[in-house]
Order: sequence, then C-alpha cells, then structure tokens
Amino acid sequence: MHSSEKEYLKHYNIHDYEVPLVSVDVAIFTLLDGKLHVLMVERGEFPQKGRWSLPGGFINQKQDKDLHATALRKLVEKTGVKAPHLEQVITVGNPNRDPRGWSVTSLYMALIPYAPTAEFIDAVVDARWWPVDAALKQTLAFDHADLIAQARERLRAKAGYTALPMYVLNAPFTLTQLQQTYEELLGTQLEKKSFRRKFPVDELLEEVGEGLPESGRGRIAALYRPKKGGDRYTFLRSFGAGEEA
Amino acid sequence: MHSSEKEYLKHYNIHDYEVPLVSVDVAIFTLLDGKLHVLMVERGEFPQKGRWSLPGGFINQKQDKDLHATALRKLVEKTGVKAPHLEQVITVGNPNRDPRGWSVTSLYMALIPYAPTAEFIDAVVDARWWPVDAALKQTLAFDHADLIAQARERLRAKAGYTALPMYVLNAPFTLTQLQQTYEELLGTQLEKKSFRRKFPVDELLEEVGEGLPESGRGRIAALYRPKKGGDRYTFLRSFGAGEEA
DNA sequence: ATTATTATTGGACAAATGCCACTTAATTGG
DNA sequence: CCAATTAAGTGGCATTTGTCCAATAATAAT
Repeated sequence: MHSSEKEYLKHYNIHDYEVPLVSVDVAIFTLLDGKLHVLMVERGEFPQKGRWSLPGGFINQKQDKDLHATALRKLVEKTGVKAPHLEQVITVGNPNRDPRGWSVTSLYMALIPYAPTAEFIDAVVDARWWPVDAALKQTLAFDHADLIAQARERLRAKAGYTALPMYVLNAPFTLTQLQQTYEELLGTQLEKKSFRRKFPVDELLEEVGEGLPESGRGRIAALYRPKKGGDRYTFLRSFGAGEEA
Repeated sequence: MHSSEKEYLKHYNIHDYEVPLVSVDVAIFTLLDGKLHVLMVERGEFPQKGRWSLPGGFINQKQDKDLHATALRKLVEKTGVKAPHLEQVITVGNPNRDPRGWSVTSLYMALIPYAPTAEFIDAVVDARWWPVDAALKQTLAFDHADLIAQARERLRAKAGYTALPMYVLNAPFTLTQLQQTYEELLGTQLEKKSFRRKFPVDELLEEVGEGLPESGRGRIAALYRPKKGGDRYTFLRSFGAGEEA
C-alpha cells in the first residue's frame, strides 16, 4: 500500500473514516447545607435544548494539551476556580446516547468547596447547584442521569478509603463537620471516637486555630484545612460496609 | 439557527468538525511461570509498522453495541475466549501520542488464565505473551509502554483489596498458588496464616477436590476455582502497603 | 521406617475497632 | 454569678483482627 510511514501519513485523512463524536463531561460536586450537590447547566442549543445537563463539551484541539486539560477547562469555565480534586471516572460510548450518532464521552468528577464558587456562579454563569437526589429525579439531557449516578457511586466508594470528602468542605472546618460529610457520602452513621482514631489528621490536615460549632453553643472546636497532596492518600482499612464495589 | 431538534439533526454532519481519532486498547494479563505476562501484537501496518503494541483498534459502528463491546471484541479476536474479568482502566488523549493527530484511546485491562488461550494464540494469531518487565524495556508503538504501566499499576492496586488475582490462574489452583500470585502482583511477601485468614475462601472460591503441589512432594492441597461474580468483591482491609494510590 | 517437603492449623501476643461514659469549654437563661 | 445545655474531645475496656512462629498432617523419596 504505502512505502513508508511518511508516505502513509501524507495520505491519511480522518474524515475518510466513520468516527464517533467525542466529548468530556464533568460532574462537579460540593456540599451545601449538609447535602451533596452537583452543578448543572440548562442547555441553550440543540440537541436536547432546554434540558439540564452536566457541564461538558468538545476537545479544543488548539487549546487543550490533553483530555484532562479539556475537563479542567470546562471546570474553570463554570466555577471560576480549579477544584482541588479532578479525576476521570469512566468513559462511555454507544450509538444511542446522543441523537447525532455514535458518541463517546469521558466523564470526570471534580470536588470543590461551595464558598469560592458561589459568587462566580451567581454572577457569571448559567449554572445551578442541584441536590444530587433532586437532579436524578429530573429528565436530564442525554444519559446524564446515568453519568451522575456513576460519579456519585465513585465518590461513595472512595469515601470509604480516601480523604476525598474533605475537598467538598469550605475550609477551615471541624472534625465533626468532616465526619458528617463522610456520613452523608457513605450513607451510614460513624462512631465519633473510631472516626477520629482512624482519620490520619496529622498526615492530611493542618490546624488553623479554633472556632465555635455551627450552633454557636458548646465547646470550641479545632479548625483544620487540607494539606497539599492529600488526594493521593488511601487508608489501609476502609470505613463502613465492604463488598460489592 | 435551527427551529427544531429535528431540523438541527438534519443538517448535522460530524465531518464539519475537527474530531480526534478514537481507539480502544486492551492490556491482557496472565500468569505464566509465576510471572505476570501481557499479550502483545507486532504491528503489520503503518503507522509504527513493526513495533510491538497492545491489541487494539477502532470502534466498529455496525458491530459494537458500546465501547465495552469493542474491547471485548478485541479480546476475543486475540485470545479466542472471553476473559473472566474485563474493566476499563483509563482514557487518555493528546495530540502527540499518534502521528495521525489528536487521538483518544480507552485502555481496558483483561485478566485471563494462560491455559485456555495457549493453543489459540499459537495456532491462529500473530500475538505473543511477553513478561511485563521485558515488554516495558522494548521500544513499543505509540505510548503503549505508558498504557501497560498504568494497567499494571491498576492491577497492583486492586490486588490489595480485591480477589482479582485469582483470574490470572489456571483453575483449579491451591491456596499457596493464589498467595504466590498475590505476592507477584503486589511485589511483597505475605504471611501464610494472615493470607488464609483474610482471603474470604468461603465467599469467593469453590472447592473442587485435592491434588499434589507442583513439585509432586508434600501434603496434598485442597483445590479451588473462582465462584461466579467474585470480581465485584472488595475487602474491608487491604493487603500490604497503604498510602499513595 | 526415616527424612524431606508442602499444606494446614494452633496459640500467644499485638494492634485496631466498637462502644459508651466521662471530662472540658463554651453559651443560654435565670 | 450559677445551673442547665450543648458540643468537642478523651479514657477505658471488651471484642475483633492481624502477625508471628511453631506444631501437626499428609505425601514422596530414600
């Protein structure tokens, strides 16, 4: 066919082939009023105009140095800030999920405290925080209900053996707030002493003074913020249930 | 722009847009002579003709009902059998990994015992089992060395808290063989009693008689094979090291 | 029979976890 | 100022789980 790689590449044209649509979607989670919320945008264009969807879009071949950069760009466009944690969850592809044809999307999950995003989202962007449960009850664009459920499940699983839940809290926070966040994400109650013994405070948190509990009553609590790089830490023993990943 | 979704879709043509190349690659692992091996194929076409690569290719929009099916098709083409475990590891994309341009690949990992694949691979396919260490020392096609390293790392990590290592063994196997497999994948030695207490034999294995150890000497050992669905099980406590996922 | 080899189990000790009550330090309301 | 109330943080012990090493069981080779 071709005599050399150079020769081959000269004649190669991607539009000679059947190619799928490729997109990136980001499930951006935060904790608001003690409940997990996800950021959604209302679609302004076809297809699925008018339905709520995850922030997402296409690779910009000029701007994005890799797929992760595409996800990061979408995140910053919608929240105004870089989340302390952004990871890929799964890539799904099939002919039915988008009416334009065979399509593939890489789903990312970002964790971010509510406070730094609030003003930007109110003032600048057509986006809104939805409680995850409420979002899943809507009729969402494409297969985004599935995608949210998968990201939610990844977060639940990782809450069992990582410190990721600290990244949805506004710093500084108390250990009690951190425990409540774990309980919300895991869906189970945890025992106070066990939680404090197991969570590696010295490794992962920095103490930044003291403050009163939310109610304004009771003993003052130590306040913490996450140390750098804590998203790479995994516990030897997991919280809560086991089995059935 | 368009008055309805139907109208919009009538004029939509994917080839009006800049699209990346999309492929699927599969790192198929087995255990051979006590060492982890990965299945590689020598590329017969441009680009990267002549170099060793992971089995992989493009989505067949007629045949493949989803992305997972594409990976499964590649797996069966190369090994002749469906592996008892196939999972997506990561999707990478950037403009440099393929000389044809911006490209995205979904990397899958499959685990399979050596025996059922051996005859098919020898007789039918241009593929060869490489020890993982040796494969990584070659100059491989594209970024496949990176991909293998990432799949290898996922397998190492999951060996810590799942029963996946059992899927690279030819059944029936002994508990000692299973322990040695964990040791090979984790890269650490395990204590015999601890291993046997921690591995949930009753839940995940079926006893299928007895047999002599490999050396033909010593006490006969109980033989086991994996029960169905064991790839979804996760341990509450992990083996070996912790920290630094 | 005796020795070598491998599988499997026992048992002592150490570490982690669950449970619940106690102490500490703040606010609130008399 | 003084209880009562609220929430943070700690003590202590029983239970569970893990580690280490040694004993016992079952086979082949000599």
